[in-house]
Amino acid sequence: MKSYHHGNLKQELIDCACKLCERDGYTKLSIRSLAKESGVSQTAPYRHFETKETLYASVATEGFKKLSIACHIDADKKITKKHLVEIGCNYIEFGLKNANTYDLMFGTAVGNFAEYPELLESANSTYENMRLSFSKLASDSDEVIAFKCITLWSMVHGLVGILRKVQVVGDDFEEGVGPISTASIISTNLEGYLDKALDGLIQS
Amino acid sequence: MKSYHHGNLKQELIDCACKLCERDGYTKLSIRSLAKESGVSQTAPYRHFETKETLYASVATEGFKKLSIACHIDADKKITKKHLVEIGCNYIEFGLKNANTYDLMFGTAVGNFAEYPELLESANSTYENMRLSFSKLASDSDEVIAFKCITLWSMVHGLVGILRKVQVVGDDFEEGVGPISTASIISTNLEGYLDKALDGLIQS
DNA sequence: AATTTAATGTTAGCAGTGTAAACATAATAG
DNA sequence: CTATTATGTTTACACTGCTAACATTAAATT
Repeated sequence: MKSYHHGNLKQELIDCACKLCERDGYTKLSIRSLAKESGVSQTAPYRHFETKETLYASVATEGFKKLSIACHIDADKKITKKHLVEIGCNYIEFGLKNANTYDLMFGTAVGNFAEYPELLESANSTYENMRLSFSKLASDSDEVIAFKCITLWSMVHGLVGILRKVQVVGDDFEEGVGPISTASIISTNLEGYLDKALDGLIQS
Repeated sequence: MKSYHHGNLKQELIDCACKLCERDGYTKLSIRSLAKESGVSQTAPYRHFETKETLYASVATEGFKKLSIACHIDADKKITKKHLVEIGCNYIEFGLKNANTYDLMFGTAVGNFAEYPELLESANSTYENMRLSFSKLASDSDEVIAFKCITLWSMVHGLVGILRKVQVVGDDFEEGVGPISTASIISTNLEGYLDKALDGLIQS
């Protein structure tokens, strides 16, 4: 005999949503199916999430926390270019391995981060991580650091998107020289690729 | 008295879908509302689009055609670095000004481009455009050209994503040095930004 | 400890969605 | 002129997000 109150519904819903979002993509996720999964009535989730977007925001928040961890560099040590390359690699790896969650984090499913303080916080802290690393790499001004951050972030973010898309664009290009095989070469040697790409960024 | 047959329904649906997708985002688009807009029954669109994804594919196809045009460089003239910068700028401008359509083109709404020959064709031709420009800039091997294409594409694609997202991440950073103001500086001087960023790419 | 209040759950129901099946009409091919 | 095909309509189903009204339990207050 189960109790009327679930006890830990909110967290269970978030966990389940994270799993399903990553497995099937966030568009396939429904509040109702989520409720059923937790053995609770269709509308029970609404006691914990005002709208579906609120649920999305929670999943995205978890995503940014994981991304932060994946890109974290021990702050005590001295930062070198190699560390930045590592951050970039880990970022891209995260984006490719958690593609569906990544879509939720960077897509338009959650319109305005400012409406979800935890999401805003976790997203900003991901940025702050990167900012700190750059600030320890060289004694740049805050402006230059922000500039470098956005540039690196754009690079890795763009690479995640393009590497994913190229694989889907088909293969009517010749073997070995088309975008697909090139993308595959890049993704199997991310470190080398980023190392080269970061040259221009660091000494500017 | 209107005739039973519409006469030009398919094209009208596509046009309308393009407009609504860009105005409200593709998630807000419904086949039913589209049908109503064209003064036709709910299920009439299914005579022209097997599923909603097929409709999405048509809208995305239009998007890639427009993107191709926006990024087109007259092939007769000799290509210089300045042209590449221009391509990049036009690309980013397109992505920012047609953000919702851009989401449809690069998101997961259309899963497999290969299922939609026209979409595949239009997407590939956008790539081919860029490839041609690079091939006329320097006499690189096909591999190097593909490499440069993907790198430039990643850069501009990433910039579109990050510039859009940063504006949404809130403003709890100090004035003038945070990512938001930096993003704003970048987006108001895209040409200068890209010019610098392309240095590393071209002479490698 | 008893009672009030707030938090959390359920049931029923609305309006909207994608899509399939059966049918109606008009354009086209033979 | 007839048969076929393309295109449109009606009806219906299963699903969705979400609201309102009600039930139960936990927490707070007296």
